[in-house]
Amino acid sequence: MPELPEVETTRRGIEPHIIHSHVIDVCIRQPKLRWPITENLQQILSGLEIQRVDRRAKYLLLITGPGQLIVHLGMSGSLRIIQAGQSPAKHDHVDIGFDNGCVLRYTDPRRFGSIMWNQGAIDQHRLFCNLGPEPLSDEFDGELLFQRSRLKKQPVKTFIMDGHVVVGVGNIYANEALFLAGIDPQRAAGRISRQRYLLLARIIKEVLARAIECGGTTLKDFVGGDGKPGYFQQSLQVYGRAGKQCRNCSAELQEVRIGQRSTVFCRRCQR
DNA sequence: ATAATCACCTGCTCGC
DNA sequence: TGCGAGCAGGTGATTA
Repeated sequence: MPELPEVETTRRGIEPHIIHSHVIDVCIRQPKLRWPITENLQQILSGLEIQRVDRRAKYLLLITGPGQLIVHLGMSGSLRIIQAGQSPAKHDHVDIGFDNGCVLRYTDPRRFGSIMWNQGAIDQHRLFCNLGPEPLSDEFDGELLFQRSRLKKQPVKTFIMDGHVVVGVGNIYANEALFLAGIDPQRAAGRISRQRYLLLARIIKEVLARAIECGGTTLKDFVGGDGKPGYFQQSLQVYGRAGKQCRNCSAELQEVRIGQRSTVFCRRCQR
């Protein structure tokens, strides 16, 4: 469910409800996520004020004085604000209660997500210290893609989805950006010109920014932290459209697997 | 170092 | 209607 736009939508949805609130309760019904949740999370969080909610890559960061709660939604996770007292459903694994009556509820059927506590600077964390730049920041541009791709033989799609190069480009938006840039996703990353990478970087920024404006892409039953659905789905050009007509040239869209991930593209428009 | 594959888990869709 | 196979938004760990 969550790619970067969905995570950012979630961040914007939950922050207003919990900012400057204090944690009064933590309820862990299922600690077995991708990594086991710290068992003493209750003791750690109790009484702490949420100063703000940040995002780095697809991680949400609940910032407190002593440290941050790092939340990743994996493939199927979501965070919702509910009112205290609502009974939990099957995959509602964690509740964090606040002194204003709000409860932050973590739901994740597949449990690929994670909830971790970190003290100190976030960029020292082992999962964060080698991450590439944010795609919407000035640090990320076509020149970076061009430089970092030299000599690389891996498909360009794999390359732009590598979080060590740039974060936040997941399967949906990698497919979409490569279509819009007219680049064959199977092409070796090191054999693409600077000119084309400049275009690709601009398009990645544009696609992600537009998807965020739309509140993300509604897939399955994704809803943001405030319960509103995302409307980017209707803008998708290739993702989920294998076998259908290219919106640009009417050719039949092809599907291949790249790095175990479904890849849809137009043979005529993407070279 | 780089690149490809595996692993984690549940739910849903598809073909027979 | 039932059942196994395959696939799904991510990404760290493991294997060549």
